[in-house]
Amino acid sequence: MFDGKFTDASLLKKLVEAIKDSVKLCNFNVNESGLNVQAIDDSRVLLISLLVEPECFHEYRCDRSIVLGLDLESFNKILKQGNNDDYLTLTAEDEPDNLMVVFEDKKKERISEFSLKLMDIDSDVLNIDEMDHDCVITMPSSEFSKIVRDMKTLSESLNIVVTKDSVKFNADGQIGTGSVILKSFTDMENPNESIRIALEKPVDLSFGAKYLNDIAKAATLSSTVSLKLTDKAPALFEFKLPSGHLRYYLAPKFDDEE
Amino acid sequence: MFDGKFTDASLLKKLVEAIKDSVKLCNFNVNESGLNVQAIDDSRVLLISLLVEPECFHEYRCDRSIVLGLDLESFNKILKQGNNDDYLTLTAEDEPDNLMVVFEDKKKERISEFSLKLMDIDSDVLNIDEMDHDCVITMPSSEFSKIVRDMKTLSESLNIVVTKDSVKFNADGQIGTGSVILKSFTDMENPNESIRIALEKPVDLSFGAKYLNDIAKAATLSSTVSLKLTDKAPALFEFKLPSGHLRYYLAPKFDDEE
DNA sequence: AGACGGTCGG
DNA sequence: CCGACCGTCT
Repeated sequence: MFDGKFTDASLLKKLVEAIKDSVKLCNFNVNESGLNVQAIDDSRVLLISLLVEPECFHEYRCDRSIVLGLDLESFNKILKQGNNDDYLTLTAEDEPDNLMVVFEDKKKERISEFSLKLMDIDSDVLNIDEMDHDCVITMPSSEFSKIVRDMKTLSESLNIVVTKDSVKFNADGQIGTGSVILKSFTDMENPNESIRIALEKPVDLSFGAKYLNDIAKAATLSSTVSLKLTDKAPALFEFKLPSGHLRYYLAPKFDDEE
Repeated sequence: MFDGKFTDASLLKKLVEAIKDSVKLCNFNVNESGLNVQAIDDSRVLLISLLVEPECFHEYRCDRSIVLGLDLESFNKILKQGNNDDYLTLTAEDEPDNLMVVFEDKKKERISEFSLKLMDIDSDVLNIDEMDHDCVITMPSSEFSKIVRDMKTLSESLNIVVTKDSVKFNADGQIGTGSVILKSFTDMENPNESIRIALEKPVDLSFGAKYLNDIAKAATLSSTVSLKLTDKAPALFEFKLPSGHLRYYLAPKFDDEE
């Protein structure tokens, strides 16, 4: 039996909002280490790895591992019905047919209760190797989001070039070209506004703007995002949760498809 | 060679935002007297005349007259990428293929650089006669904007009747009729809130609400707008810039099409 | 149903 | 000046 209660619904609402455009169906795995999702986006390019540790919950209980096969669009319909600051409780039996979703207003004047039918979903078993990266950039997620959104209007492909003290985003399209250079800097007053670059080796990689755009939808989950880049290897875009993370893995484009 | 730098990007952002819905393609002419645009809207009804004098720029240099043929939608995509308070620099060669657009954050930690392809655009050579008007109304542009926006929901045509000490906006449509009367008055504390009427001769004119709506998009550029009206002649709607102006000329509807 | 633009609030 | 929310359009 699984029973998890969030102090407020906003975290889960944002999580599902962030990934529902990439993945229609996926398994939420709950066990003693928390809520875990491993999924590949519908175009089989973007890999999503979510971990919501028990500390994110106000109360968390999960005796044994349970798989919740969810249609995220349906799940989102239900989640949208709760207010951000409602209590949110998820419950499922050991062999569940349904996921129970309960919102409670903090004044306790309203209780909304839903039962969502679960599905059997083939789960790709994903092995994600932890690896070292040539460089790690940490920047405000809102800034990442704006760059991706803006540059997407110029080109389908976004090139990222990192040097010791700067990261440059380039787009080259029909109507013209554009680049944004961010210099590494530390904002003492608002540390989350800082641009941090930890570089082992300079990188020059290009990514599909569509996928970066899907990734940028997670920007509301954390004030910063880390871009972990390695030459000729999938990049990792990481949003830290209060306890846990939402990670996206995206392979760069090769030279001949840029 | 043309090189113009704005202390902040907001002026040009607002200008292009204001006219892009009326004109898709137009020539920006730069020369020693500033940036000049003469254009007719795509439905060939509304005439737009923009003058941004060198004083609007922080730095301005233009040796000889250069024509920049712009797709305003593309230009706007680029301008949207800069923040309002960024420095904005425009640069072009003497026989330019591209317009360079550079935004710099005032903290200098971010530089965004764009190259926009230019186009050859047939320019209507427009001769606009300076003329006297039967009356000149000056009013807050936000108030003008609200009246136009609201009245457009009632009718496709907006009638303006000016007397010595009042201006009346009338709409007559399917669901009913409406009118807004503004009395001439002077607000000592906030002069821009005043309604001023300088009247040679009373006027009673009607205009297409659609075009007034396009004109009203310029309201963000200036806290006041002047309506210069003459019987049976094109009206002039003028927004003053820090140094220069954005003017719209619009012919009134004739009696039989009101 | 999703995306874009505009408006309102912090 | 920036971000979030609501409404409209595709």
